[in-house]
Parts: sequence; structure tokens; C-alpha cells
Amino acid sequence: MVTIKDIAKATGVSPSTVSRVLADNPRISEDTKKKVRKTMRELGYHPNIHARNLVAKSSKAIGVILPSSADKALQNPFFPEVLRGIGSVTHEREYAMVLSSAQNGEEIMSEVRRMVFGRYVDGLILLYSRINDPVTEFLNEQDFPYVIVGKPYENINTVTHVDNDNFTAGKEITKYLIDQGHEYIAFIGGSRELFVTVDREAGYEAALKEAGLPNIEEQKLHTEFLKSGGREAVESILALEKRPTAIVVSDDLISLGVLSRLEQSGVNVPEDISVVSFNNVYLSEITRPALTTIDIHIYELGAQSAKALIEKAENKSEPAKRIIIPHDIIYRDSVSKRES
Amino acid sequence: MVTIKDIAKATGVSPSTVSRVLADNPRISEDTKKKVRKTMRELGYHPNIHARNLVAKSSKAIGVILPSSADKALQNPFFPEVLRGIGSVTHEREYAMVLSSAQNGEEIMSEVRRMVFGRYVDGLILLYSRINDPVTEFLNEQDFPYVIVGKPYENINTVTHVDNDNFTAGKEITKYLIDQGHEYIAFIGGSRELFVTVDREAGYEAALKEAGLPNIEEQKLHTEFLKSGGREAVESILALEKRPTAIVVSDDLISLGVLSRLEQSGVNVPEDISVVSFNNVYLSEITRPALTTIDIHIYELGAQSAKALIEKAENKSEPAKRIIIPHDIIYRDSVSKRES
DNA sequence: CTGTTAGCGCCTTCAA
DNA sequence: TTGAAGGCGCTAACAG
Repeated sequence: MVTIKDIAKATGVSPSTVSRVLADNPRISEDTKKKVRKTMRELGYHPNIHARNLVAKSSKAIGVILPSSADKALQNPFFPEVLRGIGSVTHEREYAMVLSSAQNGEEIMSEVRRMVFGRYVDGLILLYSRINDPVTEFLNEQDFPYVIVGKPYENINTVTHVDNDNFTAGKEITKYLIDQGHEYIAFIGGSRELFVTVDREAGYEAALKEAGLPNIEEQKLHTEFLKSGGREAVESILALEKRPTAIVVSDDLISLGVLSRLEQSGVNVPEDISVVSFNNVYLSEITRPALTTIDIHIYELGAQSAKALIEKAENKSEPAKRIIIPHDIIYRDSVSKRES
Repeated sequence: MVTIKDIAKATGVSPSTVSRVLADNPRISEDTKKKVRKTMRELGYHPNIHARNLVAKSSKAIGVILPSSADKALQNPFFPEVLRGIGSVTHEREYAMVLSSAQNGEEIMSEVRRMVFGRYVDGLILLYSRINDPVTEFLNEQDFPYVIVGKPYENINTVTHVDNDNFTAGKEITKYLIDQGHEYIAFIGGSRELFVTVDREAGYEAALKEAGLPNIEEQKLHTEFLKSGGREAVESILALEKRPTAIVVSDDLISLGVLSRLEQSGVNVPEDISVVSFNNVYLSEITRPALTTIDIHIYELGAQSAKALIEKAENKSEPAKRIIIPHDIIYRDSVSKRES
């Protein structure tokens, strides 16, 4: 392995000079810089990151923590897409991106400990947010930089987070259905423990209210994310005495199940029932019919969170921020106009 | 930050003793071990990874390189699932998993350089395999440990890789269709530049041949992976004068498009046309009808590749291996029996 | 069984 | 503008 010393010797300067050249220190003459750089190239020199990190007390790396039910959750195309977003900025700033490889709560905690205590990463991005989360608690204790993608359960004003305005999104998409003449609109969401669900649902309710439509409890269902996701919910909806003409579904992935169950029952979308959802994951284009959905700009969620985190890691006094990524409606074929 | 010295001082021993306790060196008395560990706990000591890596000349981390068209490819649930598999063993062995965050060929190359030269990782897993790949070329030059998930284009006997027996898988699933009485079976695959496609297609052809069925060129289509994937292919197939009664599709994701396009044309699956595919990604359960598909055990592909890589990284003289992950057919609802 | 010494590769005072 | 010296935190001979 070629070290700074080898370069120094070969160029006839001291190691410290070489080090300064690496840092592009202005107090080194252009002349020696050139010479040093030349031998660096010739000998194929590359700085040893560990040595560098050791003295710098940082690692130019950020960690990404996935939700604990990683087995299933990672299946949601949401995650790869955030990772891409994060990756775009880590790459640009020459940071490394370390993925937590833990599968359950305990494992996550131990990974986080290693990452934090071992100074493996300079900061953490949490792709989830839970009530009573030991991880965030720990990070707060340690005063370790982190940002949350989504809405934090606690300390919402002191922890930097990147989120969508899910309430407004829910309201807008529901309003869109109402504008198309729908009056009985159901809601199928993921777990009510997730803020995304809650917020989108609240938006849905607000739109109903604003339009003077009744907010019927039986019209609102909650379901598991994957697998059978949405199927039983559809059954309940179809069994309603007053059958809805539209459904707001809180996640494209759930919509997949919804659509398939609807088809199974011979219900045509959008003729009989319209469906809208959220995320605009690539799947929503492939379904029959293609889904009208809210594009939440997942990539951007990732990119912004990485940016915010790096800023915070490099400058501890950086204030906490709330970053709201705008959304928009992608109109496709899953909604029909209703004459009333 | 608490260091080894602090512990030494507080316990009244030398730093090296503390270091030995860390390594659980048997030549240290249980007694002092206990004492040292106690103060470690009290002072909240945690080893500094960078210092350790510096002397160990390793980093207990492996890098994962995604295909360059990461934007789209990452969308295939295949990738998250391999990552999970990799993660399971990196976690178990206390390795970190570093994700390449590059988006295109050049970026990938520069990331790889950084990772390799900077000793950022001890080895690399490539989740792709390309002809004339500068990355593998570079890694060979540097004699840097890596393993490929899939089939290498070159040096197949000297590079460790983890793959399925795609030929046999293709043959088996096709044979299954034949056994169900199908005689006109089409094939829709991804790019012919990918070995997966080629191998699965070759298996398909072998099965046809074995059954004495004609191998018709027009029955074999190739398509882009995502988006419209499979849609045009279906159109060509439906236009065939002798319309096939079954289709072998080389990837679940493509099947999604195939299914949707079929439905659009009023073709019933499996009554009119049967469909089978590969990978057994969670989507294949959600579709209508649920897909009969080959489970290639993606998780295991990841896990085994990580295992092989770590072994190789820890012991350079470890020989190159080819590891074939077994597959099996998951029978669901997309195939019908044909009376002939 | 334990301490002393040296060194991993780099950066950063302090001096010149 | 450059060099010498010391140290980041840890490990690994070499002694004893």
C-alpha cells in the first residue's frame, strides 16, 4: 500500500507537505503541489480512509435505518426510491451510505449502538417513526445527529424531519373525487399507528366535511400493508348497504390488492367504483386501470433528508428543520365522473 | 470520548491489557478481565472502529454495487430482497453493509475506486454482470475480493458467484405447462443481454424440444423490464395466427404488465391463456390471478453471496466457488389444464 | 499473566 | 513555504 510517506520520499519533500497537498492547502506552492500530485499518480496513491477518519473523528458516512419489520416493509418500492434519493446526495458529497442490516427491534438497537459509539457514521436517517422508540431516545441522549423521514412522534420541533403535507394531500385527492360527483367515498388505510395513515385520513375527513358529506365510520377501514392488504377491507366495503362509488387508499401497494379484489368481485374500476391512492410508485402505472395517485416525490424525500443530515453532522449547531416536500396529483384512469 | 487508556488508568492496568480483554485473550486472568469490563461499563467505553481498522488493515464492511441503471432496476423487488439476505449475514458477523450510491457507469466506477483504494470495504458484491465490465476488470487487476450474484460473463471458473440454475428452472416450468396439455407456449423475456433471460429461455426451448414441440421464433419476445414491460410483447403474441395457450414470462415484474395487458384484451387467465414466471416476488401473490412462478429464493442468493464474500475477504486463498441456489415451483392460479 | 514499546497512515501544531 | 514532532485509538511483538 502506497502511503503518504512513500510519496514524500519519492518527491523529496516531507510527509506533512504531502498531507497539505491532499488538503489543497493554499500555503503550499503550486510548484510542489504539481510535483507531489504527479508522483501520487505515478505510484497510485490513495488516502487511507481509516487513518483519516481516526484523526478527523468523523467518517464521512451516514447510516440509514429501515423500519424493524424490514422483511415486509422493504418490499414497498417506497424504500428503494428513498435510498436512491439519499444516494444521490451522499455520492455527490462523497459520503458513504451504510445500510442497517438489522431485522428486528433489538438488532436495530445494537446496530445503532455500534454505528454511533464506534463512530461508524456521522449521522443517521430513520426511515420510520415510532412511539416510544428506543432508538430516537438513545440518539437524543447521545446528542447524535439524525433526521427522520416522516413525522416524528415526539419533539416535533426539535428533530429535523422531511415529510409531505399528508393532510392536505388527503384533502386534495378527496376533494378531487367530490368534484367528480362522488358522494359516498370510502377510505382504506394502513395501520392507524402510522402518522401517514392518520394524516391522510384526517385530510380525507376534512374534505368530506367541507363538502357537507357525512363521515361514516363504516366507510373507513384499516389493513395490513402487504399481502392480502386491502382485500378484506374491500369485502367490508362491498358489503355496505350504501355502497361507496369511490375509495381513497392510503398507499399504492394497498391499492394493488384493492384493485385485484374489486376485479374478482366483478366490480369495474372506474365505472362502478373509482380508486385513488398515494405515493406514485412505479406500480401505479402498470395496474389496470392505471392509478390516479398522489405523487409524494419519494426520491426528493430521500435527497432532502440526506442533505439536511449532512449539514447537521458537519455543523452541530445547525437548527432543527421541518422540510415539507410538495406533492401533486397524477391523473390516470382509475377515476370516473359521476352525474348526480 | 472514552478510550482504552482511560479504562487502563481507571482500572490500574496497562492499555495493552485492556486491548487484550477486548479481544478476550485467554492469557488474561478472569479476574482482571472482570475488573476491566466493569470499568468499561461504568465509563461507557466503546472501541473506536477507525483506530481498529487502521491497524487491522480491514474495515469489517462489505460494499454492494447495484446495476448502473439503478433508477429503474432498484424498483424490482428483487433488490430489496437480496439486500435483506446480505444484511442477515453481515449483521450476524458484525460487518457493515455499504451501499453504492452511484447512478451511472462512471459514478459506479469512481465509487468502486474510493471503496477499494480507501480500504473502505473488505469486499464487494456485484448485483449485476455485464460484458466488458470495467468494474470487474478493475477488481481483477487489484486482486480485490468480490462475488457476483448471477452468472459472470467472463472467467466463470475463477470468480465466485451465486446463481440459480436458470436453465433447469426454465425447463421445469415449461415442462409443467406441457404436462398440463399446453402445446403452443410463448416466451416473454427481458433483454437478451442478460444471462438470466438467455438461460431461462434456453431451458424453455429444451423443454419444448424434449416434448417434440416446435420452437417457433415468433413465439419468443423480448421486452424492457419495467413500465410498459411486456405489454407490446403481449400484443404481438395475441396477433399470432396460431395463438399460444400459455406464456412463460422471465420475471414476475414483467408478468404484471403481461397480465394487465391480457385483461385489457379480454383474454382470461388462466382459462384462455396460462401464465407462469420467475422469482416469486411478493407481487406474484397479489396479482389476479395469483401467479404460478418459480421461487428462486432471492434472500438466500443474498445471504450466500455475503457469506462467500466474507470468507474470501478473510482468507484470500479461499478458492473461487460457484454456488447454485435451488429453486422450486410455487403453484398458484395462473395455469389451467388443457385437454388435448 | 501483564507492561513497554513501536507503529498503523494521516493531520496539525510549532518552528524555522 | 516547508519540516519535525507528536498524537488520534488501537494492536502486536517483545520482554519480563
